[in-house]
Amino acid sequence: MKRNDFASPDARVQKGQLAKRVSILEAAADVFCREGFSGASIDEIAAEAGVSRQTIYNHYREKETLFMAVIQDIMDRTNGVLFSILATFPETADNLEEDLSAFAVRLNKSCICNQDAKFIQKLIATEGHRYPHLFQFWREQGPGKTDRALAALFARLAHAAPLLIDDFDLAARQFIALIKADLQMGGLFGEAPSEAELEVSARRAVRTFLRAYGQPAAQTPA
Amino acid sequence: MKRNDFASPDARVQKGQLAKRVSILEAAADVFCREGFSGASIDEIAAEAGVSRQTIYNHYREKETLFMAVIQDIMDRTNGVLFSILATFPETADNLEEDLSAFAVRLNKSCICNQDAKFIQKLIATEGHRYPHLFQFWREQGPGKTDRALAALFARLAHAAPLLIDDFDLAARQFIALIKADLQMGGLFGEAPSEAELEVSARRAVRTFLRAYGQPAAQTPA
DNA sequence: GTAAAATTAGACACCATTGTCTAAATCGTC
DNA sequence: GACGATTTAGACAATGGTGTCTAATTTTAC
Repeated sequence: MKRNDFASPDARVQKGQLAKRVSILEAAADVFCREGFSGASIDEIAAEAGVSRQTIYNHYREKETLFMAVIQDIMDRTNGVLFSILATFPETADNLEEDLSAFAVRLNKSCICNQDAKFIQKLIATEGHRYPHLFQFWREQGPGKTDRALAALFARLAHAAPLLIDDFDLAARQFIALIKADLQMGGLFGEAPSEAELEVSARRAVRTFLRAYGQPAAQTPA
Repeated sequence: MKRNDFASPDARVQKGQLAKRVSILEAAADVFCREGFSGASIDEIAAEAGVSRQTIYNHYREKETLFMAVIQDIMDRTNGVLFSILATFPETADNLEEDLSAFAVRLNKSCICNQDAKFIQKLIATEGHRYPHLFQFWREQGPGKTDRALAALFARLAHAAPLLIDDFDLAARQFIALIKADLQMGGLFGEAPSEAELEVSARRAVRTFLRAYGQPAAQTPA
């Protein structure tokens, strides 16, 4: 007889069971990321998770189900981080260059350096065509929302700061593009930029951004 | 047989044997790109190339050899195209905005829309860690050279045009980042932008770029 | 402590793939 | 048309992966 008929994954349900789920998800993320979907083997994941193969099949019916769960899990996490960072966008105009740079560093850390974010990017490139709805969802909930949120933030900032922005959405996209300019390539090769490089890169991007969108009076001298 | 009666771009290259090599390379590129290295099967490639499996093993000893040949082939092609486009960078200051936009469109067409370029990007993300030397080579000969060449071109342009650029390398990287700002995301999802979208996107990028780096006298009014 | 639930190792059938081999068919060139 | 080189289809062994099953063992709840 099952004692916990309505046992749900949260609450105080078996800690061991949940721990295994997490362990499997982590290992699976690693292996899928390293080997791709077809290259990854369940045995490898099981070994890396310190779990028997059968346990994986017990929790996730088949390889594809596990894959989906991994994606979903990572998407949730990265989107959460992303929005917590968006909340730190500067609101005032004093120290604008400084504040924007610091914001850019935070954003880059969670988009370029973050392992999860890289994983999603990679997966979209490799398996996106196989699960279009899943990645469409990510696109809308992740970058799509980020862009819109950032545009709104720039719009509000433009009231407090000497900014001349005619198209806030465009400005948001260009801001993101600029702060990634130096890091994109290294990121492809798995290189992790140092804190100092992140700072310099962000500072340069923000300076250019402000030169383009700042009112003459507020422009940084070359 | 059916596919390559006289279809090869080169005149008398129809030697049959060479035609098969080309046909195999093309099909292999397709399948590798679609399925990844481990997901691609030789049978599938053979079928798509209109060739027997044994022929592939005759020409390329094994799967990995074929893979390397495909990469090498595509790298050569894309780098060739890239540098032919760099040669069309504007040299004069009249119609600067116009000329730079047209240049940006060309660059985007060969970097974002081009199938080969997307393939390389994808392969670096998925198999880069397995063949580091191969992709290091591409990085140096491709984007590395492009960035340097573009920096030099901006330096020369700055003599003829009212541009205030203190760091040409940085300006080059930011130029590239800006012109990709609108297309990057769609490119990840395999969407092909229309000619009009390419134009608009390039124009906006160049306008921002010139606002940041153009001398006040030459700035485009907002 | 006990009983139910979860986990484990291992064997297993099944299937896809790689790479080899062979004998027949085809092609290129004279 | 003939001859050597190339290509072809198909069989083939070897390998490795998926997903199932079972029986034993461990964990967890009470």
